[in-house]
Amino acid sequence: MADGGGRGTGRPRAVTLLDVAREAGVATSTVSRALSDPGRVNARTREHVAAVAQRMGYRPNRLAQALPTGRTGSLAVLVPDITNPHNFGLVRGAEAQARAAGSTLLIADTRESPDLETAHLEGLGSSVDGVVLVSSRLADADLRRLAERIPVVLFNRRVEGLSSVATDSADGSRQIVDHLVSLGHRSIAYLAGPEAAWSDRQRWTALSSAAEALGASVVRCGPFHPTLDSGPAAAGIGLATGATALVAFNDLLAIGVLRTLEQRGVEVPGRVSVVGFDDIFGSDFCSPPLTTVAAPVEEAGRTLVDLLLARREGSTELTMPTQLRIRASTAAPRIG
Amino acid sequence: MADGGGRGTGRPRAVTLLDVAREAGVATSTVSRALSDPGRVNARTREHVAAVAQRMGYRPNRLAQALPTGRTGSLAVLVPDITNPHNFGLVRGAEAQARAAGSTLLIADTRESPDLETAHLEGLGSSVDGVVLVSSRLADADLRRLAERIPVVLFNRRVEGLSSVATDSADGSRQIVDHLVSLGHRSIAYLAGPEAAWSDRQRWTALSSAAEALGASVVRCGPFHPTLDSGPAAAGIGLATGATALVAFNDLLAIGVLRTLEQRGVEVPGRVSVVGFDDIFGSDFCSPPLTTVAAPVEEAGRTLVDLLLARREGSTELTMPTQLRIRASTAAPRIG
DNA sequence: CAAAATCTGGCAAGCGCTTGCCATACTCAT
DNA sequence: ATGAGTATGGCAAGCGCTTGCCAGATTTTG
Repeated sequence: MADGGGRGTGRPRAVTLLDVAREAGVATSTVSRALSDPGRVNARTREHVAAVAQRMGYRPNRLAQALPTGRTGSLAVLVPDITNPHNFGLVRGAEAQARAAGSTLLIADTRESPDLETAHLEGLGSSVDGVVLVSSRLADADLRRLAERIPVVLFNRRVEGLSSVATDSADGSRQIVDHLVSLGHRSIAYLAGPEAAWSDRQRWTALSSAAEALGASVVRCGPFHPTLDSGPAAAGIGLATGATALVAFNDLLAIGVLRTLEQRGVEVPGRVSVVGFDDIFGSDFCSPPLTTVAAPVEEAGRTLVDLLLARREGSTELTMPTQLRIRASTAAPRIG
Repeated sequence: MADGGGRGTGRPRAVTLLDVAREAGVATSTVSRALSDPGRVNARTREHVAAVAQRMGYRPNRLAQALPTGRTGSLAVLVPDITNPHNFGLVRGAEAQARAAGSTLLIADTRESPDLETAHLEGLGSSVDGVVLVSSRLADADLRRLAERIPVVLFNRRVEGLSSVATDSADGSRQIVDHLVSLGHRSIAYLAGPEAAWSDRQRWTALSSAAEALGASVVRCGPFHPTLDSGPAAAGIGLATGATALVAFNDLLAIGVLRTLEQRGVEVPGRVSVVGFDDIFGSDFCSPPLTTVAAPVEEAGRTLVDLLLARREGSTELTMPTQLRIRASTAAPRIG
């Protein structure tokens, strides 16, 4: 009926504002206003237009809407690894907050690749109102330049002049070292993550200074790709250092190490203790359950979106507290 | 320099095609062609334009580009639960294929809510070239209507007339029952997932007919929300049936059950065997490792995108084979 | 060498929607 | 009754880009 005389095949042309306007006997501007600026139009007209639009199945073209206004109503979050459960809470929090603000949240996976990150940014750049970059692998300068074109907030990354929220992994590192040293460990190995990861540097720096302060030693191994698959390599190298405790860049790596150790019959925490970062899905039910540093990521997600939407001048740097969750993968080192 | 005389504050106006055209001394159409239809323009002109565009930092506005062409260069995948590791492989596969085809993949989380699913679809509808719906919770009619507006493919859902790929969970169910019965189990409890889930019905139906064929009984418990948190409830009810084997709707639920059982001191697989579906991250390192049904989800992801991009007439229904991964959570039932 | 074919670049009409501005038509005070 | 003020609808100019069509220039062909 109101189907526009389609050629029979293919998708029928969508109902446009103009179609509705004609059908309702008013100008497109009136339809536009009736639908989005109620006060601007007479109640009777508005209802009539609404009814016609409804009947015809009109749905605004978001693209066309965004073009003149510059507002797209969607935000994007770029995560380096969508298979890393660490990002779950963050995405959930961000999603909730975005929805509360009437925006949709888009997620894209950059696979730890700066190029892919750039590509995604290029693709999304003009079609979102802002981006949250999780552990961005881009250079500071690139990020600053990006921020000139589009609102950006960073998670677990700090760049002068840009808003960001980061988990206090320095404090987390300190807690790890405290815990380990109080158990009697003196020799720790850090299984490093990607060099491009800001949080890797944070963790390593904090770890070594905390260790130094307490008279323990920590050596750095790696870098390793922070996934389960790097377990064997990381476990091997970590063990070879003779350390009694292994601190992995993140839980994915830690769990990979745990599994390797189990396969090789190396007792955890008997022979060696293992610690991770992130407290991801699985870290509480792997065997043994993993001691790890937790952070309120869901809250971080919400905060990130708030920051993005706030659009106030200047930048804000927030820090989320971390907390060591002590589980069965750490214990006193075997004497001697 | 070429910064457009910004008012000093706020984001500088983006460089447009017109800016480049003026600077290069040609018409916008020429710039447009130089950048996207090389053959259509003289080599010298093209290079000049490209250089100017490059120098001015021109980047096409994807929105404006999409408006006249109708092609946005992005695809979306809607997953019911982004925290379910099951979706990882799928997303990865889809992402790879999309990228290969020059599109970006957007991901959105519908949180098992049909309303949220609709909302996302509404928001995305006009700004993507197609959507893959994972385990859609929408009614058949809604899906058909949606498919009239925009290309849609379904994963683990079948709707007459729409393209879809589904894992062969019927066969998976059969494999489970075979395995369980051959171990000696005669009484099985199925811990059901969401009623709106097509795959729940598939699994349940196949499970009960396979059981019947082999002279075993299977009772249905639930439905349960398919997450770790439903573990206690599902474990309690499942156990109460007196069954010697629990088959959960998915691994998330199964792992939740496993953990509850462990806490309550119920031996697995001694007292009761547990089986899941999906073979998610964690199912191989929980304790005990979970027997579960695996499927080539990454391939499914790729296939889904292919289907979406193919845009051929008619619909295609594909089925992915499943395979039971037998691990330590299943064993012969304790005799009598 | 003229006619036909091919190149190249520009013009301008949109894509679907928003919004500043204007013109009526009312509604009230005065 | 009159002028000011307000409510309501329409006009039209874009937003930034693509593309069909046209025309002048250049090359090819018989």
